[in-house]
Amino acid sequence: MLTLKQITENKDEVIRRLAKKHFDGREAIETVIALNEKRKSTQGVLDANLAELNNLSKSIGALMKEGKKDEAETARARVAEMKEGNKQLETDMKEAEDKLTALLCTIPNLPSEQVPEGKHAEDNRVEKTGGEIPTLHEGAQPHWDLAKKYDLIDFELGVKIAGAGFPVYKGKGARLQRALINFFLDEARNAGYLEVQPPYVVNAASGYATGQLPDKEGQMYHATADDLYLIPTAEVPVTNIYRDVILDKKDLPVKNTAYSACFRREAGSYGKDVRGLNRLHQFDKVEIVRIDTPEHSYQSLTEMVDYVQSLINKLELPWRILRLCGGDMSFTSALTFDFEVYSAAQERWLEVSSVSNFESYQANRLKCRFRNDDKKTELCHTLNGSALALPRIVAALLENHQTPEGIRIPKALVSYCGFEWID
RNA sequence: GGAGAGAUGGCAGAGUGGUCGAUUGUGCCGCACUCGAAAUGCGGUGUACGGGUAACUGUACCGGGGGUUCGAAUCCCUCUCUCUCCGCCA
Repeated sequence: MLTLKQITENKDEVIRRLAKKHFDGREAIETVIALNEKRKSTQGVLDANLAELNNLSKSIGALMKEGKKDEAETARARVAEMKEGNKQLETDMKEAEDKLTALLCTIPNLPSEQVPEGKHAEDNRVEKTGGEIPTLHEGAQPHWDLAKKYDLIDFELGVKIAGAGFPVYKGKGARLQRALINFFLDEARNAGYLEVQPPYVVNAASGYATGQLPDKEGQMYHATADDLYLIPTAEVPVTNIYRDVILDKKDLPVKNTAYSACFRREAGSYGKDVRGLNRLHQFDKVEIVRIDTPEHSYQSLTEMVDYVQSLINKLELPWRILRLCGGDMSFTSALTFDFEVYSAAQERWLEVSSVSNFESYQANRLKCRFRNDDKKTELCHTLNGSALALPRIVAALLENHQTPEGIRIPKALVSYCGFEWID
């Protein structure tokens, strides 16, 4: 969520920038400011009362010792009277605070000034393209047909065991998955990221801290018996490592990478988007996460984008980078670059990675801070990106590298796979 | 799953109703001693919110929530978590 400092000090600018996300924040911002004033003034009165109360209580002890019973009784009566009034003040303050937090949670992050105007996905700006779109041979097939032809992925078997969206990978299909995970983790490590293995379930506190709860509760699998949530991305457990933490500036940027299975209910999805590997309930992903200083976070974002680009190049896939427009960005992001690879057989672009700077929006809920040069605590900036999500990469690999003789494995992956061809 | 113990500052660990935001040790920072270091000595060292240009200052926080009391880290209730033992088990 946005900080009160951001809102109170630059009210008009905040409203202007929210408009880029097509969010009319005028009323909400005014209400935030009013609630904050109410909270502050209430606290002022309450604190003064409590101070007097504390002093009275102390004096009662002293009076009792000196045997001044009457005076002690008078003080006692005065305290009892004040406590009644404080109850109301406390209720008022708590109410203002709760309303304030709830309201702040409904206000999206401010888009960076570098975010282009726009409402829809079509308004995203193509930043850069690379790789070559292959000309496929006669009779080239989409990945779901290739998966069947070479017996790599069994979608129906997954339906039997769990349901739609839980495919079973077999033989070279399974080995390709494992190869990609290892390849991505090794590359990340070489790029300076510390590998971590997080839990695949998180508690509610973690879900709130990274913003999945309460809004996106329906998107997560919830194990109600133990009140745990299956993670929709490793971002959740990894970022929560830094919840309620004050970091040393010299340790920034923190660079973590993690492989995890990801679980998403994807309620409401349908059509060609969910065909084959395009949208699954369970998939594998290697995530990169950074915690950084405000001064350096955009440098970090650039490095992350460059890193993801290098990965896709090594996989010899045609790609493009989109700078998301205000209307297509996520609620929490300040600036997002999407990576898409071209699926030659489906003749469409598939999103394979999303790299974002959340600035202090996520850190504010996480309470992830660092000590700045003035020894004061300051909110960190958080960033994350997929590097990469497997299913659509697998789809693109199968489709783009297919030949009449079989599917060619890109050089960088051969040693990881242990085979050069799927045939 | 059963039984018991516990949760206090970065860490360790005192504190069982007032003078406790909290003894002490350790770590860290500063200063002194030293050519430098170690050792030693002295001083400092939590977070959040409010007031103040600032120095400083008010309030809250001893796992979470509630209660008793003029007053709670301390007593009571409750929840969560951790540890030990037993059982089961990859």
